[in-house]
Amino acid sequence: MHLIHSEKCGVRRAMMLIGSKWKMVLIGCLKDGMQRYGELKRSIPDISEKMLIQELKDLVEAGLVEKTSYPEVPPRVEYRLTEKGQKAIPVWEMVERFGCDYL
Amino acid sequence: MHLIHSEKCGVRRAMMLIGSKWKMVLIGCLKDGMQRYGELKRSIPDISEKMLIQELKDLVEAGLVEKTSYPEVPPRVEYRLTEKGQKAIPVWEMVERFGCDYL
DNA sequence: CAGGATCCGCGATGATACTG
DNA sequence: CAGTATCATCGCGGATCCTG
Repeated sequence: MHLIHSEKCGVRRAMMLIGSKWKMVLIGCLKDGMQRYGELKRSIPDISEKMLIQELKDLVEAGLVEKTSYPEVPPRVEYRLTEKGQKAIPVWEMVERFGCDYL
Repeated sequence: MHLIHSEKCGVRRAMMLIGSKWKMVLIGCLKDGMQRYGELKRSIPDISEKMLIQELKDLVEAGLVEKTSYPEVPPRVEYRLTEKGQKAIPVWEMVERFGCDYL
């Protein structure tokens, strides 16, 4: 029996982390390695800058993504999955497969 | 290269189907077989009736869940995963595992 | 028992302009 | 280049009451 009703339910905790509109998309962007902010923005043309920043910040705060800023001009900021974040890649693959199968 | 920007992106289509707050929870409830409306409600004490009905309807319209009403008094309604819906079970398992790993 | 209907707040999402 | 700030919107999710 799964503890659907409790905080111990993995599904519910997971959905709080990766259930929003863009998080899985971002994880897909980062699954093969580091990406700069501008690359992410170009990869996802229909995300607003606000949401891109916000979702990245959420992922950083959740410990799934690591952000590195270089004090240069022009600025350079890199995002990459942490070890924890890489554990989400199998989820991404399953979600992707499901979405394709569904057609 | 994945087509993040297009409608062909599996992840984005998948998130439209299973990305809302309760859909994965419901798929988890139904993954082992049929459940009656009341059983679902008791399994998820903190979902409102409105959301339960609405999310079930979404899943039925998406073809992931099948609903069977028996014209009895009192009414009996059964929900079960369709073949398409069962394809979401591996997704559920990955999400569950990720949520537990994350602790 | 299994819902439908209605009203509503708030958070999620977005558009636009501006900045170090 | 990589953000911030501000303002606006939209629908998710919930509370409550009603029905076959």
